[in-house]
Amino acid sequence: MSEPIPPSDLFKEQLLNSLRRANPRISTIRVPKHNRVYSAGDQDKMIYIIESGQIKLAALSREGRECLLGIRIVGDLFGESCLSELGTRLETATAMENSILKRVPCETFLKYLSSDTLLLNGFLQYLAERIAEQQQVIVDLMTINSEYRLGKALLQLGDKLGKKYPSTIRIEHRISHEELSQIVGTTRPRISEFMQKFRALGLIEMSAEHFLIIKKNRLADYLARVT
Amino acid sequence: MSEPIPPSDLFKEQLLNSLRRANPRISTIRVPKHNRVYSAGDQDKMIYIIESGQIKLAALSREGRECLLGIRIVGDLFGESCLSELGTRLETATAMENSILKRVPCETFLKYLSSDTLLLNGFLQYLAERIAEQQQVIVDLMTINSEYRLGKALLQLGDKLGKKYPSTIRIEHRISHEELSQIVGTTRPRISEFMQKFRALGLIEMSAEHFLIIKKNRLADYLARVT
DNA sequence: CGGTAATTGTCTAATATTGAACAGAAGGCC
DNA sequence: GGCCTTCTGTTCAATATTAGACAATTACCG
Repeated sequence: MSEPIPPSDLFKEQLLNSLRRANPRISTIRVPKHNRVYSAGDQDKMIYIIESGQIKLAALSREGRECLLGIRIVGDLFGESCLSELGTRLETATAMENSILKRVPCETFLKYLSSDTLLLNGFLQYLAERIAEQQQVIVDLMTINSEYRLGKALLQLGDKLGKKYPSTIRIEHRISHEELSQIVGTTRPRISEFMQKFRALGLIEMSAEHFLIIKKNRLADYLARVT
Repeated sequence: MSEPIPPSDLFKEQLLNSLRRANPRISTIRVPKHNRVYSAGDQDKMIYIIESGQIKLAALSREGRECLLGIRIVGDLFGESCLSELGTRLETATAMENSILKRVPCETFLKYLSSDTLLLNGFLQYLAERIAEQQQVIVDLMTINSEYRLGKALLQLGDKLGKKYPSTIRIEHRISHEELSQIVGTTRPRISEFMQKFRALGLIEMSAEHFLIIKKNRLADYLARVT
């Protein structure tokens, strides 16, 4: 059912190498936890690559409701929206941890790409994967209920952020119900209830430090069973 | 509020020219109305450019519910998902009218791109716009109600498919409530009700031939007023 | 350490939404 | 013209969801 999108890990390595090699004076910036890299509405024609840390991308709706659009981790790239003519950021990028980023002007980035076919192909693949990913999110929002979406979101978060053990995944990072509600697209109280339920069913656990432990297979099985 | 994504019209022209010039033997296919170009699950590593006609892209959810992801018209490109490693189509492409398409193998397309910087930049812009567009759809699905989404969808459909008159847009193409429900992500009866309401408020009209006439400004104003 | 802020677990009533049904209207086809 | 199919308008009860509220708990900061 839910097709895992293969990560373009190769591209990430290539890109980081290429940046280091090609131009040692590319600027590196440090963004402390909870600080913003850019905000919706900013004029910012930069592309960012994560050296360390985690960045969350979120958009605000008209009524001020926040939507979490994605999380980027080491090796990931973000800010690619500046490739479009629209010079304005549509989303806000916030550091979830102290992060170190490479920052490349869009123009420069384009030069790299046209000078290196391998890099170019990797980047195109990266964009195509983003599109496929978003497409799946749209289908999910249109067709499945919040409980299922929450389950799926937990599995994906685990994949992205978690430490993998044989049959469990441990996310060593506290994720509030509020944040989950912004990922899933529902209200906080509902997330509380669902999480409660998942815990009762033995699909997830909370560690002593309040880290989330996901029982991968059991949760996946549960999701396959429910409508 | 709702930011119109600027179309990369330049790129479309460039692309068509480039294809004609570079390789006159690129295959051209005809797809009759209601026929499919490809289906979800297909192995199809082609990129398509529309010479004439209209193509709708739709995905099926697990329970078989259909979601309309987008409509492509003359000059548009689709099938770019084959750039990702995943060789499988996630969506189905269906001709809404008799259509004529250029079909380029993904590999060949990549060669064009690396040989022509202008084309490359245009294509990257095109992808970035797709991502921004989808991002906006996600935000809308997460935060606003179906009535508003319907209104917005009508305005966008008008922009994409309609004939523009000073204060109205006329879509010379019959769009069923069923299709609208698959765009908006709700049920058919609700679309009926909302359309009824919009008509009563003088925001839209139906022509004698059952074509949709959108009173652009009034509809936009209405949307700006409601929550 | 103490106090403030953030987080969670719970409840509620009000609303939005679904899914299924059915009759009438219109369209397309032979 | 007549039949069959698709589309529309309209119900309705069942369900899902929201938007508050509140207390209890836990983090965080100085």
